[in-house]
Amino acid sequence: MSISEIKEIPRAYDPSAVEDKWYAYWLKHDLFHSEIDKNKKPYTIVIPPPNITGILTMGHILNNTLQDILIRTKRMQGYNACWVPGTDHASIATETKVTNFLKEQGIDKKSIGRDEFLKHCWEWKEKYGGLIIQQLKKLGVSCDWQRERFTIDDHYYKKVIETFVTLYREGKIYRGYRMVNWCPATKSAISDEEVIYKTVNGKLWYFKYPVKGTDRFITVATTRPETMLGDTGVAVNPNDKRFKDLIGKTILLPIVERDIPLFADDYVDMEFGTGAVKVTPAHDVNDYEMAKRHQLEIINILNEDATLNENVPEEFAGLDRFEARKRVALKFEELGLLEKIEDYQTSIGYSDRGGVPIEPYLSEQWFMKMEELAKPAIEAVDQGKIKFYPSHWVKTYNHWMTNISDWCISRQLWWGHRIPVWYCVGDDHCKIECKEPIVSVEPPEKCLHCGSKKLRQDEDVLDTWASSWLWAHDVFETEEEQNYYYPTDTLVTAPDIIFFWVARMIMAGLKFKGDIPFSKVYFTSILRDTQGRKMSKSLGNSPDPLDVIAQYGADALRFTVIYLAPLGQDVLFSTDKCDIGRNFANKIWNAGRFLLMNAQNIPVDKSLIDKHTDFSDEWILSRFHQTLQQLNNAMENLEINNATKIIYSFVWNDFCDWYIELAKNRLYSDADDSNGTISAEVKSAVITRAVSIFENLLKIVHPFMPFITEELWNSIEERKDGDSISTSEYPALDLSMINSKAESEMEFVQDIITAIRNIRGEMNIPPSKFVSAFIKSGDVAQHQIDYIKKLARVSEIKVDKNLEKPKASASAVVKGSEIYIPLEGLIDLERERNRLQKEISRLEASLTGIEKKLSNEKFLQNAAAEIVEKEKEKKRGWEENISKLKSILAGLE
RNA sequence: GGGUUCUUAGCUCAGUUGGUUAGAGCGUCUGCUUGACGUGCAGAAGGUCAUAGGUUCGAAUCCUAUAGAACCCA
Repeated sequence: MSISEIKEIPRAYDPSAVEDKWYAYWLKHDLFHSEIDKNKKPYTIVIPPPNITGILTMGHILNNTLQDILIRTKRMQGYNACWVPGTDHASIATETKVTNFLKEQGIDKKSIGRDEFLKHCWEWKEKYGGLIIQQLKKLGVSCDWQRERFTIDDHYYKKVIETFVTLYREGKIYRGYRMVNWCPATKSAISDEEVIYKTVNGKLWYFKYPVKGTDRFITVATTRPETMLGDTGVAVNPNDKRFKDLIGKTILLPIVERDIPLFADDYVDMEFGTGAVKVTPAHDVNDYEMAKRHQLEIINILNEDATLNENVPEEFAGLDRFEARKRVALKFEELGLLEKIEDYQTSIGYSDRGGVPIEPYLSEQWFMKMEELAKPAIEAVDQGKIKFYPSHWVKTYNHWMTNISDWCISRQLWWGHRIPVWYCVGDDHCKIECKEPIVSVEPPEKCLHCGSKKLRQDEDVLDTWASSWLWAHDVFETEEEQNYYYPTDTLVTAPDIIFFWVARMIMAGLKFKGDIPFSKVYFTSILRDTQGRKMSKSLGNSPDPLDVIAQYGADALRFTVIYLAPLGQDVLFSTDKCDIGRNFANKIWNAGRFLLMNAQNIPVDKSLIDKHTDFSDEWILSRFHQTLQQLNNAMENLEINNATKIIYSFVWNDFCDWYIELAKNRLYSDADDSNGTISAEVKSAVITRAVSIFENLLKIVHPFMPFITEELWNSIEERKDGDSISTSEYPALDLSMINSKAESEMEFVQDIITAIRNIRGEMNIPPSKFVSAFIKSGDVAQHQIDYIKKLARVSEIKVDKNLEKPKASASAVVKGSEIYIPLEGLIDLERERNRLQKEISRLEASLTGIEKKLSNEKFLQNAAAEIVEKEKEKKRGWEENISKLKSILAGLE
């Protein structure tokens, strides 16, 4: 489309007409695909793989917009930019979804068996697993879609299995019978990190246990009455005088009628409850430790789903834990052994995914030793090889890493990476060694010891994070690719997975690749609603990003979210705030519209780009390169929120408010020389320059708002098929363009215009009415005068060093120059007096402060010379302005 | 209980190593069919920077305490 063909450009930008068109174009031309290119430096980002069960949330919008801004900027700056997208299989979440989905159809997971169940999982994945990826595309992200990965793709699956085998052989993975966090909802163990603690209002029950051989009772307090069915002891503190004589006696456990010992252990807190603690070794970590110290019996009373098992009296067997709780308490009451019930606030661990209280549960699980892996990972961050943004996360990271405990990596689920371990279930010739697990990447044919072919593979799968911790390197499938793209550059992720994922990826990268996985980690803000509540599915307080995109456009949403999200601060978001981005897009659109409309009549001629310039041209170029400098710094330091403000201010306040307005003077000028050619050439030069600066402006905006900038970039010049702003060259910083002379000249003009506008506003002079102005100054150039006339709506300006103040005029003082606006018949003298007096008072207040400072000996002694000089300079300026304003005020009539 | 962070205009937030006459956007008020834009233009009002101490010639900025809010860990 060439410029001359454009007839009508809509007054308002309509993103819906633009966005899908360009996304399809980008994909068609493979603009985001990266291949190894040894001549280019790679810049690599791996996406935090969204969960296949998920849908796009506002959190994803923030996170992926940030990544897109980084990758698009680097791509334009000539790097080989590679952003690897993908999804994660989400063991627990997916298995729960599919299980429930089958249940609705009356199909029981267990009855159809593992293989059949997995078929359903894959079906489900094919159907819904790509949803979030499709939604992400609406946002305009420039991922390399040919590299899309999934955590249980064949290649990736194999890598996870190999890693398990390697670590097992190194002795870093072991099997153990331990107390783990058990999630009764998913019937699986979970890791410590997947337990979230909530403070709840509960009760404290006081139960009386009879002491055998006496008529005494010992009272224990508990928040979980049902666990008493598994009690195998009662403990007191050895120093507790109240119970000294009871230590060593036997207790008859009520209901169960089991004999259990009363013993002493330092662990018991004398202050808590009654000072006597019931001990349930199978269902409490501390009790388990005590049981080991005192050789207590360990009785598991729970099934996998947290119903009571056959180890409890018949009347309780099969009951749900909460039902059992009520019945046990009731029974104690009936037996007259319930002393009292108190309200009690307690902290309860919930399963992050299952959403139900977890149970400490003894079971056989696989664990990974973490201490040795953690050491180099701590160092890497400590030595600054990996930088966190904001940096304060380092402390949290260090705290967790230095107190790291072994990682429970097995899950009692089917969907995921099945643990590559086989057990010989052989026959009669089995030897003792046959009990050893066979750990192997490929399924073994037979038992190495007895030769039996009866092998059973471990039923469990690995924790999903035990696969995604390899993400930063194993998304690259060949050695060559890993060498080129790894380490990646910046990881953008939410702080709540700092342990789950970030820390573990650092450990994995150092362990398996011998190098850090990324050099920078950007922790995103938390999105909240306007009431400050975290956006969540359950609260229903999160807008659907696709609705927002439909309403405002992806560009507007992207810009708004980043504009609102300073590094390290939470974001209070509501849909209507997208006005910010929409208005900004519209502003850019209209700037383009202005240029294009003019370009229909005035030819753009690149040979004129540096002809017929004045200070306003030098000024805007100076401002552009200053902006670019600030922007580059901000991006380097990942101050991306700050970057939006830098861009916004240049586009709106410099380019639109001033540069375009000034350009109109020359574009609309009908001043002509004798044959008309120079005037036409000046106009051509002005439009050419404006378009060229606008093109650079579009380029720096592009990473933030890819669609509108692509649309306009294609409108301002004819492009070839396959061309795109997204692969165009980023503007290069040229510090020689920063021009302080042009800037101060511009500032003077801006100040005069603002001063006159201020007078007009205060005196209620409508824009339709032109005024004249007198400037008491030695030298103001004619083209400056022309600009002032146009922008302040002044018909005539007289400049004279020895100007007499005209009667009945309003005044201002700008950088030592007095300005008079004669307002015969229009001026309200009272109002003008107030206006001047107010300005004088304001300046005098400032002056008093600075005089005090400058008369302070200690200030003069201690402050840096340049600071003192600056203060003196300020004082001189203010004094001059005050005296001029005072004399104007005195002569006002 | 331990840790991290925050508290600046009516609202949401900037404010780099202490040197400010404390800024922006939204909102408010006034005026405007100014040949790109009312999703706009011009102008204005609005803050003793949570509180109390301290360090310093000088504190929104550094230190301590208090109050409130959020998050993480146990």
